Amino acid sequence: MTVTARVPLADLAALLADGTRARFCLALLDGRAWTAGELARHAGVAASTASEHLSLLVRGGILAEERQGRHRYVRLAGPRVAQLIEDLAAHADLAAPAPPPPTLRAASSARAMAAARTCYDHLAGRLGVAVTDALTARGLLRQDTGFALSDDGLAWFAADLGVRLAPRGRRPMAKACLDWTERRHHLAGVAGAVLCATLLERGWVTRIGTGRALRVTAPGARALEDLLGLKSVESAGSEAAAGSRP
Amino acid sequence: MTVTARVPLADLAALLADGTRARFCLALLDGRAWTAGELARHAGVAASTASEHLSLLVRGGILAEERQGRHRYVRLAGPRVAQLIEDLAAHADLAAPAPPPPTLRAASSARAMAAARTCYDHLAGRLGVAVTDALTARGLLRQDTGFALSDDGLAWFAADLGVRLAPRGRRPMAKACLDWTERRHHLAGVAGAVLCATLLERGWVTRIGTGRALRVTAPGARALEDLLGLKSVESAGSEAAAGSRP
DNA sequence: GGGATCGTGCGGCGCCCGCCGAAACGTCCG
DNA sequence: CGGACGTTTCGGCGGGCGCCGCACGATCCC
Repeated sequence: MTVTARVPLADLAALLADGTRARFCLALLDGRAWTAGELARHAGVAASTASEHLSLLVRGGILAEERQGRHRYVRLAGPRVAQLIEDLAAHADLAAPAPPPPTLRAASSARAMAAARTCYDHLAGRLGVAVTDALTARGLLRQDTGFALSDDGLAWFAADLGVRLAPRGRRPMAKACLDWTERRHHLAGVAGAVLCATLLERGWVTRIGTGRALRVTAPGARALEDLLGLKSVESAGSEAAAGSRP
Repeated sequence: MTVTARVPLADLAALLADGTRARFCLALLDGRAWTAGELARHAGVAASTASEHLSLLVRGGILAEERQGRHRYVRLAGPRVAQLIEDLAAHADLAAPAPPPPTLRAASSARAMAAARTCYDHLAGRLGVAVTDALTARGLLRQDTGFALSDDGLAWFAADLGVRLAPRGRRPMAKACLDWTERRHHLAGVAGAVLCATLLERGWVTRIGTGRALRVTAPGARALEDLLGLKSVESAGSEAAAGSRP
């Protein structure tokens, strides 16, 4: 006997403690839905293996699934789990510094990711940190006593950017997210998501290939300079490879 | 072959994916240092087993150790890992609602914990949330656009509470921490730690037995009403059992 | 010095779980 | 309708790892 009562924390951690499942979650941090087969190939395991892993992750509340015909699409269950996995991954990467990129394609892709990428549903990389710094320097975002938009910040979203910033459920309006390439905070939360979505909608940034990496367009560079005084937002160029999506 | 390259995220999660190690970490969330033997008894495993687990956790950067004579004291490595484990535990407990307390002692201890406790180094439970709400209601803490102290809040710490609130390394001044009994946010970060330490120093709250549970003293209740307008801060009474520390 | 107490290294046992292949089911499309 | 494709279920295999007991070293206290 002695069934050693379950520990919820351990059960949750066990879901992420397998290399294959962890790879799935990291891939899904791009915020989009992948099919079971894509994830299987991405992680290098048989389809049957991937299927079992996905069932576990869905059952554990980490992933949400959506079936369409013969496809099974999965995505992260929500911003909360995305944040949790980001935090965990950031902490893990601090302890174990990233190994040198094995291939040239990977190195080029890594450069593009470091320049600008999405982090679930907001901006990250040098671009994400630069935008966050600019907001802070202009008094729109307060970082010295915590992490929150100022009244000027609210006004900036409404007037300058021209978008409504409405509360969405229990999700905080602004939240600090640790950037694992810059090792600094960038803007997450509702404001971060709205900002990222707006830039994508207006064509100010576009996705490179099918991955998480982003490129700032020429109109985007002008807009960012007008709105935030951001100079020389380096465009990652079109050199970068597509990304890890098969 | 096919060593399936290591995934740092999975390695980190694996450390927490064992019931015994998870129990260790949860116990250490009281912010203090435990000896190896205490933890072994607490988790119900042999001393040799505990010793191996502790070595893994220290090696993985989760715990810090300090040897004193024949004792090996361990504590959480810092506020960052404490926050990480709190987040993880909160998310896990949301999915798996807590089972009914098995014994009367446990039930009474749970009541005391729900009323007021420490969460690593800051206040939690109904008391922690009430203090956070009071700060917010008085315009000292801004929660609508993120989570940060206002200028009035800074002044309140200095003038009303009478403590210096100096930046400490990279740790944020204020941070939201999800309270797992109230399912609301309470104040963490440097401000939360300073506030909790101050209340303990002045005898406004005291620890119940050797556990995490806190009790508001009579002078403490008066002070909290004066400083924050907090009325009827229920004292958990002295009925509560000591806690889980052996 | 001697007897408790605390922590650690080593075998050895047993179980859990991640992996695959094969077969079956459902869907899509020609 | 039939073949191609994506996914799921089921055995079965193998390795990893969490557990203990025991022996040993270190420390404290009488």
